[in-house]
Amino acid sequence: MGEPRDSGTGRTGSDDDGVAVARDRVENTTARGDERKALILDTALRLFERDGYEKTTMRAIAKEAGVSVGNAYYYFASKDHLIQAFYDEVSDRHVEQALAAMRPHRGLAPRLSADLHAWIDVAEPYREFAAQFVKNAVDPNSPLSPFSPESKPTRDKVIDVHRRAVLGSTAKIDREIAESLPELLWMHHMAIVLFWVYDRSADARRTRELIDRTTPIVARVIGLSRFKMVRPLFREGEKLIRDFLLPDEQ
Amino acid sequence: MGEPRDSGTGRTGSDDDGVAVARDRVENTTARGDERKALILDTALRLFERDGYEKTTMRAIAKEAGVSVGNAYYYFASKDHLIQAFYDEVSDRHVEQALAAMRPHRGLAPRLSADLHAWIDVAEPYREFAAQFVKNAVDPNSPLSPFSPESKPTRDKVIDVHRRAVLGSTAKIDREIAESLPELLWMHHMAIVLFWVYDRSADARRTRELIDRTTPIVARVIGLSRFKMVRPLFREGEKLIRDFLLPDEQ
DNA sequence: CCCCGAACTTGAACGCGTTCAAGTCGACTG
DNA sequence: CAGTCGACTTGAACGCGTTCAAGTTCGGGG
Repeated sequence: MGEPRDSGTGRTGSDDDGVAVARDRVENTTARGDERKALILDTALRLFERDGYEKTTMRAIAKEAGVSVGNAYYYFASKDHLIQAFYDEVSDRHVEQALAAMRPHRGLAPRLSADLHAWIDVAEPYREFAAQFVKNAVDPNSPLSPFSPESKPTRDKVIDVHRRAVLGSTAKIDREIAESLPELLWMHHMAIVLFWVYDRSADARRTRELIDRTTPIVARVIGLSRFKMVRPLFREGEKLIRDFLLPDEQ
Repeated sequence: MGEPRDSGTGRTGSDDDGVAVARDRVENTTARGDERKALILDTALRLFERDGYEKTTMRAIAKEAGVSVGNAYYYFASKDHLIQAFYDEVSDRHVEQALAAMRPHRGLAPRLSADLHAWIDVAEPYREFAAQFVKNAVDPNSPLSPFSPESKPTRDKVIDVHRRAVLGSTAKIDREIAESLPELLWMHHMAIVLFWVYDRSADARRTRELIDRTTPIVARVIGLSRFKMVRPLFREGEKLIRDFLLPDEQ
């Protein structure tokens, strides 16, 4: 998963135009380097939160962190890569909080609801600048897209939470759809995130409402899969998802 | 909601129905001005097609068109606005071609299929740089988003084509969902466009396959709406859409 | 014929993300 | 201790999107 992209010599030979770029700049680190990197990231997130993404310049981040611009670029390949780091952090916190929030519930809808509300809880302080993340999310040329190989580790962690939401519930899931269901739920999750980014209401009230109203529907649709009448429809949908959305899982 | 962002001078006596659009820079135009604007846009699209969006600089566009950089900005408020102009043009051609392509068919699925294939036909030459459009499409802060008020006229034209796809078919549509169906189909359309942007296959073969396989499913789901068993589900979904996706339609 | 003002045109300058040649530093080697 | 090596650090410079003060052009009113 991790690209070494390591070279015994220095980093001079940069004419290999990298499509597959490592997430961050450095692989080799020292204790001091880790500190520095964390310092820059923390400073960046703080400024993003305060001033928004666009208005926060790399020069401002560097200055505030007490380092040079070039130094920030030593640790993060680009300004966008700071977003990736943000996404990683939010995802980790989401995993933890979602698992805790789901625990008391057994029904599928409440568990999904708790799962998604946990995301909002964690990400809400950064809503405004999360728009930038979504923008990247959708650019197929960016290695920062959540669909990209580079994002797979983090994405898989989140999908796994959705898997646990299903497995821990009392819902009887049709075997055929069970396997790709977590990925489907991740799509639902992404749709919610998209709505949330547009949401202007205080405390993301409308997004929370949307979660409360879509999760029962999702649960009910999943439940429907057991009925004969709609079986062919689900089978076709299932195949479609497998063919088009998950083409690389071998 | 409404930003003035106006150049301030008088405007041509156009019948305004209330939507103050600042899509492009100029309102007052002369014949020569229109020519110039078209020249710049054509040059830009040509270079975008040849070199891609990012690699085409405003300086290059200006130079190639034989104008100054500042002049390009007199006609287009930003580089992104050139994309908006592109979207308008593609949409117009899509409307025309889609209506012609649907005409021979009566079934809902074939009509939808023809409708969407027409989009691909028209947009295919620009697939690579269309990624940029999608990127904007998803940024809520940009007036270029297809969800934005500024894009409404163009969006409505496309939605109307989807409406005709339904009305011209033999399908019996449940009354309750009939009204917001065109908007829903537009969402489906946008999803297809998203896939298309990621599609690396020659001639967008996989996207066309996706269209061929999703349109029957869509048609079938719509047909299901008449069955009692799933009525409450549809009713709930319908309300959801009305509350969350179309909040401004009074 | 001159003049006014609105439409148009210009290119230098600004701010920003990003790059890179030229360092500094500290641990380890001989 | 001098020397070496690689991790780290720097800030000037580059290219790009964008702005703007200062023009130029041109139709029409006096």
